[in-house]
Amino acid sequence: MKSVTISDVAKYAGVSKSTVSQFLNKRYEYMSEKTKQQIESAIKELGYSPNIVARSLKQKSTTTIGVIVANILHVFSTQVIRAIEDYFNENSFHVIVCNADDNPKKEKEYIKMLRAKQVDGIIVFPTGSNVELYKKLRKENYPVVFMDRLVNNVDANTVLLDNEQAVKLAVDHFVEREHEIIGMISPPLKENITPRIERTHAFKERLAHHEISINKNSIINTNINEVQDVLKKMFSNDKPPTALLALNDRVLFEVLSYSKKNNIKIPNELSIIGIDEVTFAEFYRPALTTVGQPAFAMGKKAAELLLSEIKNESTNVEKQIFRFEPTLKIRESS
Amino acid sequence: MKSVTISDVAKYAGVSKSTVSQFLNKRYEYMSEKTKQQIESAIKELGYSPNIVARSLKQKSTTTIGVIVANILHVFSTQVIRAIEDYFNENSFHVIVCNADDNPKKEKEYIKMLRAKQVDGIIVFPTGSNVELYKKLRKENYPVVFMDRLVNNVDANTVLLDNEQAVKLAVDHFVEREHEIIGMISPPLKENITPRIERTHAFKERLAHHEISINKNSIINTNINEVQDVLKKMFSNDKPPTALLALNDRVLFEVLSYSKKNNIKIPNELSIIGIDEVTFAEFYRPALTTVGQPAFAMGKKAAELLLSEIKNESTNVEKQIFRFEPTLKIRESS
DNA sequence: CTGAAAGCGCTTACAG
DNA sequence: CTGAAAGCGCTTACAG
Repeated sequence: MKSVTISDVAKYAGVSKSTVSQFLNKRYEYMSEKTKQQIESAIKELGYSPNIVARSLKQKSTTTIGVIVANILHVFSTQVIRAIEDYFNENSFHVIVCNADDNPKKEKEYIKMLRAKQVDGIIVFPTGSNVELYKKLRKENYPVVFMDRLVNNVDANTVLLDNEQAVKLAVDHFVEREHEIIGMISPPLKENITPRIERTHAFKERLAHHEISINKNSIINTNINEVQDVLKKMFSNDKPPTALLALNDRVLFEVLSYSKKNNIKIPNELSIIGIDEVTFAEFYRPALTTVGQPAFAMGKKAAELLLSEIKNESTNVEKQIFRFEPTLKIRESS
Repeated sequence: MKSVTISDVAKYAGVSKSTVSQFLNKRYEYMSEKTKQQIESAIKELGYSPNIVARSLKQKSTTTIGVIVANILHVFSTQVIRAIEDYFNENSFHVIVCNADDNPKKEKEYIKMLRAKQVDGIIVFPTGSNVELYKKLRKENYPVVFMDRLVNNVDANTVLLDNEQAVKLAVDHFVEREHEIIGMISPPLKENITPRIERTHAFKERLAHHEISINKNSIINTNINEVQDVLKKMFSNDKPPTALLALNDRVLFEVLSYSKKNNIKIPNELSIIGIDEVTFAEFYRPALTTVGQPAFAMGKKAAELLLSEIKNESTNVEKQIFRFEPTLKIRESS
């Protein structure tokens, strides 16, 4: 299957390649109506469609961007990607999606390959371990927007949740309901992932603010697959928490599993709030109180920032951190 | 920021572009050790990395594929994409993700643009309304794999669920539990989407097989946002169903919502099975009986098929339909 | 109003 | 063992 090129069209229409190219790029100013017609019908006859790779080579723009998430299976990432794809589709860009699995080596590989493919910019949930690479990109003025996670000393636009506020909303709500022992479960901190760090920190601070003593056995950072064991220990203690904050949806799943298995009554025996909205919050029994992130708005913002960097509208604008406000949805579990 | 090209490397290393290119493509056969060293260090010194767009233009391969789903927000699609991305990443391809929203116009636009970008192949959840376009692609021997949905008269590899079996599993289970009025809720059939059609058809057939009379008020194909109303009507009837099959996860959500709002006891008053595994099945109260699709295996299969078409290993192999087996996970809701 | 020519950054067949 | 040249399919500055 030989594909038809601009030369074929030119020959068929009896004009030069230049003129066809002018036509394709809608530069009709000096084009006679007749030429226009000829080219138009030649294109139709031959079923021609331009080779964008060739155009990209010349124009140094591929109208393609890359998005590197930790894992597309996380609902938050999926929503962010959807918002990004919508925005870029409206602007005639395509998006390449990559899963880095919080693996710095994989992330580095993806960034390199995306650049080699001359992608116009990248939105990344950074692992945080490739600081030198990020710095290099920024020094070259390559469009990069960080999502969900901060990277110190790298001057790039970053979109994330107001994590402190998210925790405040949850804790204050628990306090209002007169809980006195409030626990928290989070994935490990060691991987240096912003939301976990900021939320854990904010949690402790907020308890202090309310002058609630911190029960060491009730503030946990651990691997997802150990959450069940940790909960078991927690609830065999003297003073188990009466309220529990799940720092993200994955943790919430574990808490709900545990509660079900052990027949813990929610909210009578244990109040629960989860950060991250989940699909089943409304119709879970009981309906779940959550702190939701505006995932679509965040994705859209990241897309806008990236496109404006790509269009060079913001070369000298200082890079910023954009914090989005969470919302507490009070339902039945708290 | 001027980027460094193969010419720069050649000059720096004191050799020709050809030789550098040989080096890049690891054709070392006739290369002196010295030349190799020189090029290697030149590349390192200059921080060179090849422009893949230029390579693609020459080689007629972009090592990029496109995946067009209905909506990345559907869990099944996300899982399929993840499997595809994993497989292609191992083979050094990237994947562009597009949401067609079951909109044939959007789908057509995406297919055209992906081809214009010289993507090596496409995996698509077809809307079914662009038959002529699909045919054209196939006639040009362009690599295309269909996912989840059949398109008549288009000779392409297709990966989907054994929908008949999925329904059989559910209905037989209901019958075993001695249900006599069994209902089913599905999204509309008008859009010609394979799973809905096959499942609805299989449902009726399976009831007939068990000599269970078909209660017209209990077999529903309707828009998602009308499911609540339909259920209300259904349960205000003389003989409401005692068992309900939700044809996909979206419908299941509505059924669970309705049950919760109306305090319907599951499974005592109503048994429920949903097709599609859902994240919360295990720890819902009651845990949900589901018929799961092997989404990752299906995604992987589609990826394998596409890559083999791309590599031209299967030019003359007849295109096939690959059916995957669902699994019934009996939990508490049925 | 339109065309010839150069160039984007690679690869490859061929010559030596 | 290595290089000069042509070519992939476009765009664009310039000439006429």
